[in-house]
Amino acid sequence: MKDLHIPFYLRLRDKLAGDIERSVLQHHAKLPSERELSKAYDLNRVTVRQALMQLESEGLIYRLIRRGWYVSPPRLFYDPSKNISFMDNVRAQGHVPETIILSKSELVASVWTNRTMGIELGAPVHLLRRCRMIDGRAVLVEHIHVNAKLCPGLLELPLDCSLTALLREHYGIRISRTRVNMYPAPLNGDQAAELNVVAGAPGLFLTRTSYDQNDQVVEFDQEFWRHDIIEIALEVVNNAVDSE
Amino acid sequence: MKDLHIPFYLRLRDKLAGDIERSVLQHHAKLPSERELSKAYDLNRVTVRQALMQLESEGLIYRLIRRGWYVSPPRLFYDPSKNISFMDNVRAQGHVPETIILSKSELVASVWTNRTMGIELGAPVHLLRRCRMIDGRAVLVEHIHVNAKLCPGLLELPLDCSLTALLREHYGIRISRTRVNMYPAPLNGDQAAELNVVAGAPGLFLTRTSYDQNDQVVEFDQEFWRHDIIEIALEVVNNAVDSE
DNA sequence: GAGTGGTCTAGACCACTTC
DNA sequence: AAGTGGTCTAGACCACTCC
Repeated sequence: MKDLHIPFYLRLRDKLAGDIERSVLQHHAKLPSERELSKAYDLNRVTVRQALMQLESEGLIYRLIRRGWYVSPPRLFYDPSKNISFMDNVRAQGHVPETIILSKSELVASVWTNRTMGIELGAPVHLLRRCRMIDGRAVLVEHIHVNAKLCPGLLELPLDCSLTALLREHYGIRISRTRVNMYPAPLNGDQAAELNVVAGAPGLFLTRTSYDQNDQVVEFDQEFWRHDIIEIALEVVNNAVDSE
Repeated sequence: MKDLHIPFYLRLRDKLAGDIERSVLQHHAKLPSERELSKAYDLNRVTVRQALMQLESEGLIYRLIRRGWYVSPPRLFYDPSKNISFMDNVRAQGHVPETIILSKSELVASVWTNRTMGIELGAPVHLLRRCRMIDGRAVLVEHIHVNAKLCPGLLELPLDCSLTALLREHYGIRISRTRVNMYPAPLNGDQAAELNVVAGAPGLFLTRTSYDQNDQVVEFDQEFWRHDIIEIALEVVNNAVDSE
């Protein structure tokens, strides 16, 4: 005989999820404080937090650290099989994108850089860290490594737009193919701080490895997304034989 | 002045993550019980659980409900832009796949089915629920809706392999294109039970909408994956103009 | 029956935000 | 200064697994 009791934290979750779905709570609206919910539903604060964290992991609400819990807006669609820039994609879906430069620096290729980018040990590497916003809200942090030998002085150019465009226009570099990898993973302390979420909050980790005409890695990009921001959407056209 | 104190649950996380990385703990090895960890590190059990749940969300460990915590094996690569069947993909990566039929039934198109599949209200729909395993471990549950008018009697065929192959060989239906959508989301009670995880555990929700030659929806598939099982990996080849 | 994880309570202190 | 969320303790009971 299985346990059929529904725990309190899930009942509270259902109640709040219902309020959100029925738009009793609007996008970006603030929820009552944890202590208020605790009193209103006669539950311990720990239990209330369990319900809130459940809703957070479902992408229905988000939090601003030490400020409160808020209702999430709809997700941004992202098609990894297309080469649409973040800026264009956000605009196309009716929102306002923004890019902030967090830091830019010159590195020397480490063992790790050598392995992931094939750059010889000690060769120069540009590191650019940016934060991307949608409607004024930080949604992702990216660390961009660029093979500096191919594009000296890159960091002196305006970096708040498409890097691919800069590489093409100033250095004649064309990205011939890009490898995209991603999986759900929590945001660590640094990224979390930039995104104004608590360390360990759920996220989506995405890497992008871009090769030029000579099949050399030009750029290696690590993106740390808030998990509740995007929905991956792509279309596969079938040719000839297929299975499953 | 920001808070620079590292909370106890993150310190324990780091300790255990280190043990896993250095292979002090092997794949599928069982961790000490929560109470043992609690005693060994002089922390409250709630705090120990916070550390364990953090590691779980990172995909480093997984749990068997009420049995304990175990070290996760490496992820399975999955390329949504290709049409490789689950079975073939798992085998290609050196593991043993398996498919279990959970249920099969005949439905009548609801408003929701009408909206997602374009099937007229009241028309017949096949519903197939399957569970997929890797090396004997349940990794995903899928709900497959098929337009029954296009393939009467489908459910009488052997359903533990590729559906696409069945549709092609028995009904002459060819999938011309497939729309794939996905985002991180927790596993609800039912799916969680099939996957032997706790309700609300992190997961990846993936849908697949398949169209035939006449651009009709043949199949609508909802897949609920354990989050720690897969890594999405795809390659984008650039043609002509691109940006970012 | 002993041990495990799942849930829950009733407190507490702290860093930070808001006013 | 008051209120918020972030962390933590020391218990408790339960359903379930393992033996």
